Amino acid sequence: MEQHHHTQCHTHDHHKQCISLVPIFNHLEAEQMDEVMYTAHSSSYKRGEIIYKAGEESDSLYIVSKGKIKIYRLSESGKEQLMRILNPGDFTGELALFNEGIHESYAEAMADTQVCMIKRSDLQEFLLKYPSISLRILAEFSSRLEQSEKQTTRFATEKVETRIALFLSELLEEATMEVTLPMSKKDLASYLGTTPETISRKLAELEDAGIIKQNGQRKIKIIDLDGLLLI
Amino acid sequence: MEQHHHTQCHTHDHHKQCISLVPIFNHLEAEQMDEVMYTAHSSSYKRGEIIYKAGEESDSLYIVSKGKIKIYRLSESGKEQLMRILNPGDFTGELALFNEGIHESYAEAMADTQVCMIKRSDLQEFLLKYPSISLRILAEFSSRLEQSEKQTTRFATEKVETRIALFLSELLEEATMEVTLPMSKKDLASYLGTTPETISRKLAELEDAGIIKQNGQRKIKIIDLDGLLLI
DNA sequence: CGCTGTCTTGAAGCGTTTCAACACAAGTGG
DNA sequence: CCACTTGTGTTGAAACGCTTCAAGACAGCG
Repeated sequence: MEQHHHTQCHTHDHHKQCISLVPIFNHLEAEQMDEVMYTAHSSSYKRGEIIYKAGEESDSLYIVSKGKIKIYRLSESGKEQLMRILNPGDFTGELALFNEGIHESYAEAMADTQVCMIKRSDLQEFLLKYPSISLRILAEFSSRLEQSEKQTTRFATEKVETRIALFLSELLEEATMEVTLPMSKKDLASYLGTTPETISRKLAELEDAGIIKQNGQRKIKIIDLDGLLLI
Repeated sequence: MEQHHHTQCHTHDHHKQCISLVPIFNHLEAEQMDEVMYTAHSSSYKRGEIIYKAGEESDSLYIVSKGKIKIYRLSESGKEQLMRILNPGDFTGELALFNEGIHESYAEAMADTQVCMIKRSDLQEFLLKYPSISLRILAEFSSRLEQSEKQTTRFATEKVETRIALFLSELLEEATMEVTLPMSKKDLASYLGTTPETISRKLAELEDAGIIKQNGQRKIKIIDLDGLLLI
């Protein structure tokens, strides 16, 4: 693994961009946003760098302002599962902030990435001072929880083929009837709780059945949406 | 399915008990708790009654003051999965309150049950008035989310035998080295994303291997904890 | 007590993983 | 820019784990 050579920077232009980007802050008055902005720090990570690891002490909320971050977990038996991918405007580190203070997952930069960080104590202060922030975070948590429980139920009750079909249908661009995979098929396998081989095979089967058409490695044309959803 | 014959009641003794029971309110000053209490309503459900269904409009937070409630989901393909069981002091209905307002899960009374309900609009008011309540709910959401993501990862990466072993070890009473199952084996199967047959077989295997000993239908003595965790 | 639902056990079948070998793409350094 | 290296994607064959169906034992409730 690479070493942490991420740069700290304090140009407030970055922070401002960052804070005004996230739904949890962008409803605040300009001067309140400035206040938040001044307490934030920002740092950069290169592709492959680890931002935090499971077991580490957590002390900040991370807001992505540029790049991509993948969040994954290791199960009790050591297998890796991809949980989600963060794009600019998304945030992470929340879980540990309101609980034990220990990260349960890993965060790794998938490309050169810039984040702004807000310290736990600063955040708590803002939450009490501007209760509307809490409501936003509650909304975010609530939809994440809904998403996570839905995913749990899918793993518990659906076979791989169905999980793939549902995944594709949720990413479908209705205009073009195309899906652009947001990750490699290897990562997709990890996300869907299966193996790259199975992903490969199931997509080939769907193609043989005339339901989809694969173009290149990350483009999939949906030919028969109804057929896809019947699986 | 049985009909809704649950009784509404307005004796404030119930509410008080109820409100002071939940971690999200019990840190408030006595008079603030009274305030919450007066806005709460309470109602009762008989064993088997449905409290809410997926797809229904949500308008309240439900706090269990007596009895047991099971929360389950139906997957896209119609299979049922048990998500969790609520005991006195637990609450539900939250998800829909901060989001779409539509329930994604089913809530059913497992025994004669009493809940108090706080209306969405009243709750929002309290959250803005007493920001510390938000912090409690954030902590609760945060640990639920952690729990749910851990569960997702287990389903994605562990085999049934391991999921059972982990489940048992988390319920273990260290004093007696015993586990009392909080539900029927049928429900356990649904919770762990498998079938009653498999649960039955795996427990029998563990018993044959001298790792556990089953006493009656819901008591399991752990004989070799290390062996259990090695699975 | 009898009925209903839960639990157990066996045998067959299916879906997915695993291992191995190869094709292909991307990234690196000469 | 090409050759090299590394990682990702594909395909086949065998093995494994779990589900399904069926039938019988058992427990709990009215």
